[in-house]
Amino acid sequence: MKNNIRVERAKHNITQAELAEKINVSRQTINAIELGKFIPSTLLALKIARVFNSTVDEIFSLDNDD
Amino acid sequence: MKNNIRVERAKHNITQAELAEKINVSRQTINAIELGKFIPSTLLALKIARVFNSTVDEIFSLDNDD
DNA sequence: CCATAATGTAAAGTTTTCTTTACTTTTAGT
DNA sequence: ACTAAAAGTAAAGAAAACTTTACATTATGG
Repeated sequence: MKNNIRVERAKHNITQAELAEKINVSRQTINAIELGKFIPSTLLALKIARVFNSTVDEIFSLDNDD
Repeated sequence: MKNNIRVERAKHNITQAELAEKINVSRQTINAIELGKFIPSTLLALKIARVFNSTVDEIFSLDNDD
């Protein structure tokens, strides 16, 4: 599974720490999700999407491994 | 967080067991997700959405508790 | 170049998801 | 009503997400 959180953050000009704060998770959690180190819950994915005025499906997508 | 997996299953006329098999999880996992007993990973949510030719955001949504 | 913000990483511990097995209850067809 | 399929539930254990603390590395502006 891949994601474009980094790109969305750049578009909206916010840091990992700021995104973390907006959705009430630790900065390390955002970092790990962004780097694909672990898969977030659907709840977090929805919250992240909302911050970016986007959708889960635009931000996260299946890749060949999945 | 709420979901309309039950409705989508009805539309597509498949059982919990069949949905479980399609995305390689146990039937109990589908049951628990459907009943809101736990929140699936984004990977599972994407796979469920794909089975229904739908999107994560159409199937799962935030409620007032979130 | 220097300072500082931002990001990356790691380890220990907690919480939650998910599996497996097994049993009960509900639903639906005949 | 009887049967069988479907759905609900529960408990123990495994696996993964997430937190906290702490420190290292990289990027950026002045």
